[in-house]
Amino acid sequence: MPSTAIVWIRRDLRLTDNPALNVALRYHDQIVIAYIFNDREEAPWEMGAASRWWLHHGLVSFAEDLKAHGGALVIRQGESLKTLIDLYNETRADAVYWNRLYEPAVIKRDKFIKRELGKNGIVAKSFNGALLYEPWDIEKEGGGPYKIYTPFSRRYFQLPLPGIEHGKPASLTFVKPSPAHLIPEQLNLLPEKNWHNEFGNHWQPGEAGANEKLKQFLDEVVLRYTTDRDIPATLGVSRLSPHLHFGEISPRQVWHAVQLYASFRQREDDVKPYLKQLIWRDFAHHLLYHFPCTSHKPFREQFVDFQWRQNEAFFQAWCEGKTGIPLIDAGMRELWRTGWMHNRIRMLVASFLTKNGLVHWLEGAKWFWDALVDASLANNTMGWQWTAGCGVDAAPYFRIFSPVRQGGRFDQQGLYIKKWVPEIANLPEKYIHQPWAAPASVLSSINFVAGKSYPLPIVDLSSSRKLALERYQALKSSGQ
DNA sequence: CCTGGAGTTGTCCTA
DNA sequence: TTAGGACAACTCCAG
Repeated sequence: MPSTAIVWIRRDLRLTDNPALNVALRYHDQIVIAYIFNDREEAPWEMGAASRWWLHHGLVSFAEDLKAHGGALVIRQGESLKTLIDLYNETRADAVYWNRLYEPAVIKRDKFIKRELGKNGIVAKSFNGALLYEPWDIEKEGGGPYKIYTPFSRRYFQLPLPGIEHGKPASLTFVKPSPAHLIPEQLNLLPEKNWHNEFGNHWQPGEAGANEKLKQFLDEVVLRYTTDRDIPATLGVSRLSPHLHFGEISPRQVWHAVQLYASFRQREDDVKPYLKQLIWRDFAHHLLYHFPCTSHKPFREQFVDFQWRQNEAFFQAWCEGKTGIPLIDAGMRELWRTGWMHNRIRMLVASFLTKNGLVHWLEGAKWFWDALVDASLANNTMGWQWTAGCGVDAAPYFRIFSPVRQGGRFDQQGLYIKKWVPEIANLPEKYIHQPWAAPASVLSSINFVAGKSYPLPIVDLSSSRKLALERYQALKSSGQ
């Protein structure tokens, strides 16, 4: 009687460097590869709309890859534990394997499932397929989790980075016939509204798309990363985030590819800033694991009582990219149209919402959660708390970005604005980041009507900055 | 246990 | 035009 393993796929939609899959292939004669959809088990952070779009196409792609290997992706919908037990009984399997995830609700569920499977005499093992090091692998000198990024990253460069232990399997032997299953379309993951129409122009979900992005990054970008990463109108970053989030490529693969590429050219120093971004990703997971409340509560306790403003109109304008501040609107529209936003602009729009608007960072975090194809609870939480100043390793309160100054520094010619806010593309460069400052004669010469061609600024940048400084300063003195 | 250096991403003003 | 200091103080972390 052949030995059978169930590989429970979650956010590890890949064949290469997939530890759970590899172990299943090594120790068993045949496998079932299953994906179980039940996002209620991830509450209160059920997948957002953009993530669902990605997942749909990621599943389609992964299912095709399996088909090419003579098998099927066994998609089911329902309670995860019950579905696994059903599959176990149907296929007379010997074991269930999966790669670990790190969101508090998912950890809780997976621990429960492992315990219940064990009670039923089912072998259940999990592996690290998503991080360079897992949150419990890394400790401070004196013990305990890190709270500051720099020492955390220094530790990484002292440690031996785990090698790619699992290449691409030469062949897969599937249980035949495949257990009954759904096709991705039956999960109804695609949104009803057609806002996502353009996503496909920017993204190719799936393992092949991930490798394509990595190749492009190595060929065209990585050696210029240190400078170009701050220019939002340039392809200066890897754009691997959604692929990493859904596990279509592993951070180990990326790390090694980048390092190997650089070492041949003796350019190790030039790629270090990029490698540090991969470490940031681990750091975010480290923080969420050790401080699980941070996804909904400020890490710094003073902030519990902070008087955020209920400002529906402001928030709405921010979401829609109609604040009248070009760089903010460009970012929010890039997000809406592509499901992604350049990281520098993420900081900028987050600073604008929480500081110039004094709107609660969670409001912004939730919008990002719904709109980003790379929405990751760890990264999103860390980023928002950092910007709002209430996080573990947060920005000092007086660090308030100015969209005008940032435009001058990182989008001097206004290329990013021209791309995403075309209605002001005719403005002279001098005013493209601040249309309100342009003289009437300049505006009329291009038939620009302030407030009609483009919104008037929803706040005065300078006075709202001042107000935020006062509020944050007051918080500091009252919080001690 | 003590100590001292350090901490992703900024802006504004002054000299 | 550009470089440097103020904006704060606190906690983290390694030696």
